[in-house]
Amino acid sequence: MKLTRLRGFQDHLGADARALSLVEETARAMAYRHALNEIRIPTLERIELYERSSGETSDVVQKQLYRVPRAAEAAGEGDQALRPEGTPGVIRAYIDAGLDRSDPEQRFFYSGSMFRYERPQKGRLRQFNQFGVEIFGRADAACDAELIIMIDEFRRALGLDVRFEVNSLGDGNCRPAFRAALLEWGRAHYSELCEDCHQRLERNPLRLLDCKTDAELAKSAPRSLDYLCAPCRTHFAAVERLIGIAGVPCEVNPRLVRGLDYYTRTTFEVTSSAVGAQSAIVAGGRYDGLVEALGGAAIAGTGFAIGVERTALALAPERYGAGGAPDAAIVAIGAGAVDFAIELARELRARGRRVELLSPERGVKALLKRADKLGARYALIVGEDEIRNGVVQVKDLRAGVQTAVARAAVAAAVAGQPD
RNA sequence: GUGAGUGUAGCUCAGUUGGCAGAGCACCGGAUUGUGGCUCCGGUGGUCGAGGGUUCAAAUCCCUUCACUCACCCCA
Repeated sequence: MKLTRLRGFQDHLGADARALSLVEETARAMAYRHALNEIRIPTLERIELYERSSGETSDVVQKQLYRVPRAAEAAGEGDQALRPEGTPGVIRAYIDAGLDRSDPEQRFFYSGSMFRYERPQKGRLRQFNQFGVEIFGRADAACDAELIIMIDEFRRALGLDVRFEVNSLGDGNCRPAFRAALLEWGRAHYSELCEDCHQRLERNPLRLLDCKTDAELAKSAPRSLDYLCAPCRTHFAAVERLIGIAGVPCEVNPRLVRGLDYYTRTTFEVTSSAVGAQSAIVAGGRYDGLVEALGGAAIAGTGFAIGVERTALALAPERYGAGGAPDAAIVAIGAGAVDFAIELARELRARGRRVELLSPERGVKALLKRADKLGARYALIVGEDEIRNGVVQVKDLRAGVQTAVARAAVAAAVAGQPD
């Protein structure tokens, strides 16, 4: 049987791989300017970590987790799972290191693969990459605003046309009242709700708000913004004002809810119309109770994650199209030229040229054809005659002219840029 | 988990009422003894997704199954 890749897992070749790298490099540059510190954490964690953060009834825990079965003798180590998201692991590491007590204000970024067992579709994979930011010990609105401003810088750097939406879900004070009102509304309209919403009513009532089956009905549901307590209202107003000052084109969407249970106050989502139905390319928000819920001190937290593959889907191809072609391709004619050619290649590379030494087992014609295909600017041809005369035939493949160049002058002749 | 669409060469796809599996691109070689692109000529390459059925005969009709894609759900 042919060995194929697993469903929902992707190979990335050529331009596809370059697009992902461009997204990650742009995100790193963004993180650098915001003085964030990298954090690298394990891919495998205890299942309990996700049960306690995402909620045991969440889809992520109930059916999307990649559980890793252990041999019987290791059963004492507890059940483990590949991470479905980055936030719980970062918090666990933060608490593990004792930072919640010794030095609580921390600004992190991470980059890596996440795993969720879902039915794949455009923009949704079983293994995907997220670039995430998590900030601890900052409860102020300026912090929330800066995250959104950071994302705006990121998407501008990539030339992405996106939609920013924000909402506030309230905190431990006011959210229960909102949730209760939503439940009451759901029960009152039970017969009008779609089948999915009947499930949501039990499992995750906030999700009633973004029902697509009957968007009109969902509009009549209670809105979190109307239930905010005074501090939450003040906080949200400040976030709105600050991102307004920065000129981020952001809309308030009272029906914007997040998938995970732990969000409080500010939530936001950045969507692109270019990537299919799974249109959220960045999403995040505040999760003030989560550090404590995972066994740490009562420390505020806020963050977001960029979906690397989704962002790459939204990218214009000309931004990552040109793969790096070699400056020079070396054509060695005959076995006797190989020693000379390999040394020539080494020297040019030492001087910063991008050089590919072509197979000496094939003919000149085939190698020049190959050099052309690779997009090499120059072909460097060496055979018996050249070695005897101490020269290299430098052929400019774009101009079509060839000149014999003294060995010592080859690097200069191939110079795209000065040394 | 649910629904729809699509499976023919490495890629993109044709293949008529069932009648010898094709084209373009790519790859390899030649036209040109050690010179690319353009052109011309030739060549390699197929379990027609898989299994079963109907038929003298199936890529084509029927059944089953698998894979991929998109959407629901969920979400980055």
